[in-house]
Amino acid sequence: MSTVPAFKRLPRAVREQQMLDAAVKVFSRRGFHAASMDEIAEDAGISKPMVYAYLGTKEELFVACLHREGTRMMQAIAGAAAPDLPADERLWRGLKAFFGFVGAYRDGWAVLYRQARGEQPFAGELATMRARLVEVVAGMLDHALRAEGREIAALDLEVVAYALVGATESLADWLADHPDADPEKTATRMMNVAWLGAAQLLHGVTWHPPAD
Amino acid sequence: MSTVPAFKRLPRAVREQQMLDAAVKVFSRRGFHAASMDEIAEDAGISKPMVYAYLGTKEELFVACLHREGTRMMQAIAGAAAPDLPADERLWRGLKAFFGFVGAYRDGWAVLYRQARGEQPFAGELATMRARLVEVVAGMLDHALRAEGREIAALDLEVVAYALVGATESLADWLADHPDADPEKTATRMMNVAWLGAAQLLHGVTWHPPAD
DNA sequence: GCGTAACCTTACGCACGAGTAGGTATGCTC
DNA sequence: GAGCATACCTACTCGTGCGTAAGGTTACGC
Repeated sequence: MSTVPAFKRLPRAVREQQMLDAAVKVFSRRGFHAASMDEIAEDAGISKPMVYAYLGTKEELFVACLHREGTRMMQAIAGAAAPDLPADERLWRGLKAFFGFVGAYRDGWAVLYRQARGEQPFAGELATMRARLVEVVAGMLDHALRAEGREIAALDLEVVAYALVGATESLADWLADHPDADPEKTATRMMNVAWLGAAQLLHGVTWHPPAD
Repeated sequence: MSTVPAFKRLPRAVREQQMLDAAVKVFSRRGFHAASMDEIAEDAGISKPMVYAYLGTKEELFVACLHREGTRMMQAIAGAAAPDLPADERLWRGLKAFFGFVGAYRDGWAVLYRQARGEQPFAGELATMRARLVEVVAGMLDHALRAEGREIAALDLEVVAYALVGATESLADWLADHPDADPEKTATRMMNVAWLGAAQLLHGVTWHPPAD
């Protein structure tokens, strides 16, 4: 009996995206564990076995979410920061793109990111992404340094980059929690903290602990 | 039949601490959800109902852990940074205490902190703690600013403080993942990033976005 | 030396949610 | 319009782990 099928049959690729959308939404609202596959399926307007058929287990589904959102973010940043610009310009554009992304996908990114930090199975996944970011930032600093004829130990550089990335993530959290805040303004603030400090370091100014 | 009671009966206060120790350990190793009350009880050398009798449900237990560790940390920091010192000295001592704490309680703090970020029921708890830290840092900056006859909008100050706290947490994570790293050296690195940038801001140097 | 209160146990109920078995409908190809 | 692949469903199984009921044992007051 075909009393108008309530909703159309859709090709796999489309349904997969719908499922991912729903998954991101539910995971971000509930957290990984509290989210149920049933709720995700319902939110996607589909039944549970379909989710398993297309995206696999809950963990695999979460990883798929991470990948999609992560790739989107990386592309947004990479597309903005051309490698032949001066360091401060690159940093500025990268930050602008980053905060723009977070502002646009508040739900998606910020909370997935927050989720992934805590859960062991995904921490590695996330660490890889962050490592790439740290590497980019460290490379930027190193490049700028060499241009000035200076050099810092690689480890120090990495730690500085790590701190900058951490500060940025922290402001991203702040941005995600303040829906009325302006992404670009946040990027400017970050520049003020990050670049002014980094610029000092690049010019050879350093701080030393007092003898006590 | 009293064939030597395997382990002594202990007063409540002692057992509670043992339980909290075990809970911190297990939560940090497994994560909140993956941790089971059975394992915590076993690790504490006690049976499960005792845990329920003394510390309540799993959530309440976790909150108790957060409180204990959080209080310890706050005390460590507060004890180090006397309010009548100059800003950079306070910042330095605060950071030293903070990283020292993280270094000493790697298990306890770092992972509890990482856990709490993700899980909704505790995010608020954590946010309160961080808010206190941000407030302290912001107050420090504000104090230093007034001493120089300057002023920045409160919101800007808060955001800067937020970024600094974020960078610090990020390095704390790094420290927790590098057991051979030296807490004090990490604190010095943080000082280099944070203070050099902040000092610039305090002296009225700011960065402005290029017109594009 | 006996009650009573606090400490501690074993052994279970029960809900929740991941994952699946097995079956139905729809469109596409020849 | 038969056959076949693909989209899709309802309705289950079953493990896991939180929280508890009911009862044993040790210390301590009187």
